[in-house]
Amino acid sequence: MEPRIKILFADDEPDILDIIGYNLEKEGYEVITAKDGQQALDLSKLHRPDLIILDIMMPHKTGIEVCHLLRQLPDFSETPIVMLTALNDETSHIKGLDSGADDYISKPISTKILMSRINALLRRFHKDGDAKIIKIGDMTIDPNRFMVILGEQEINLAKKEFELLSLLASKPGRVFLRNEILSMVWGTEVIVGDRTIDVHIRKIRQKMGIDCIKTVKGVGYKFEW
Amino acid sequence: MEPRIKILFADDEPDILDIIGYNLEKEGYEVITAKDGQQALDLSKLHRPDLIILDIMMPHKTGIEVCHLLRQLPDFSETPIVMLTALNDETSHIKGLDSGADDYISKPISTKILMSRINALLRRFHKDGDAKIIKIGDMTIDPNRFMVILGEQEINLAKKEFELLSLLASKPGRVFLRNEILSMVWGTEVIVGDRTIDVHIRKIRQKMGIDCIKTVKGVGYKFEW
DNA sequence: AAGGCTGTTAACAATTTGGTAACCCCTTTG
DNA sequence: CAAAGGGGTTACCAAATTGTTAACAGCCTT
Repeated sequence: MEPRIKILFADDEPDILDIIGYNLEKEGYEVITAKDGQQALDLSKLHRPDLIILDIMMPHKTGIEVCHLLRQLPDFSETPIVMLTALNDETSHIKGLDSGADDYISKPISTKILMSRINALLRRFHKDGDAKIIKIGDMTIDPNRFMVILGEQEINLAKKEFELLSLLASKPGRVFLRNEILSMVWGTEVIVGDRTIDVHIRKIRQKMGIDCIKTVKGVGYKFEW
Repeated sequence: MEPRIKILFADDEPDILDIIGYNLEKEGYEVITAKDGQQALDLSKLHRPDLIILDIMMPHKTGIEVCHLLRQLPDFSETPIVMLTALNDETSHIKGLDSGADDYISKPISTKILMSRINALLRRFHKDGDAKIIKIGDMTIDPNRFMVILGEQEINLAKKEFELLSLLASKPGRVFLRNEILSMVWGTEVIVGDRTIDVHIRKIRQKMGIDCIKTVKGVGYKFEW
């Protein structure tokens, strides 16, 4: 469908980093972890996450400092930033808000609730409208309805098939390397076998009836109407 | 010019009352403040606000009590009520704390987020005028009378079922992710189990008799006539 | 107090999906 | 022509998801 949402999570306590990181990944996010403020800053610039979660108390640079610095960069002026802090620290609450954070969450917090708030925040920032509909010839790919329409006919694709087709059709004519496809549809740390992509391509071709996906041998696949 | 939307905001901490009150007014709402539960109750009856925000911990009457009492009055059976809870308040996150509130929001929270959630809630309840009646085929959903009519037949849906169906039918064909459904129908702070949505969907399907709710596996549900 | 609703959860059944292995086919190379 | 490199196909199985039912706790009404 779309590249997965990246979240940078910074905390100096390894246990928390692990637990929350694990849960974020389980939610389907791509997680980048940082163990101090400086690293959070560097990795943010490198990876351009869609959401940044900063513990306030961190060595080298506090979450507040990082937040300030990030907000000065054009690339991060719109990125939602969440500050984590210890219970009832009123002063840091105020400071956290002044630093340009978008939400403020007190530790400890149940992972369920944390996930729920992160999901809500991303939903609000990310897709405040409808996703983009792709139209090529008499084919329509509508992510909002999760449907592919060919002429009069509605085609029912499974999730992975839909994501794969959406990716290819997002840039018709462009060849996607097998590696690119893997990282875009399956994610970077998921490992699947050689034939997996082929099988999904086959299923799409079969359901579509038309051969709109061309194989570029030794390279990858491309969508072509 | 139409009458401004009235919001009653009750909290026993004067600072918070000031800050949030100021921000609500800046958003264009007419704000009525109350500094304890009893006052919240009295002023609600007097001013008939379109939205009520109650802190849970308040002298004289807690937010929960006020909420209960309000819900028993016909005038307030449909008024959206938001409960403010402190994160370290054990009871607030315990399931079954169903006081009839429409959303729960944890303090501390950035004013930005709070405003956004309040706007969303008001949008959802359409309290700026009559709620719109949804008509699809020979089905009619009337939020004003809280009724669903199928042909000649009136169908009695429970509150959650009604809200869920209304949400899905508000954009026929569009897929709602499970997360979206949760935050729109249950609110972002309330945590319910995995199967809860399914069970409600099942009940709706059962009562409707027709299969107008389609499952999109791994994604969510959509209404389709 | 009894009986009805409602909203949730738990437990288990049913279904769909994604992934892999195995095998087939074609093309290119030596 | 045989071998090697890529892909295409298919059947099969395990994991992920959803459907269904029953049981429960609160509330409300009788």
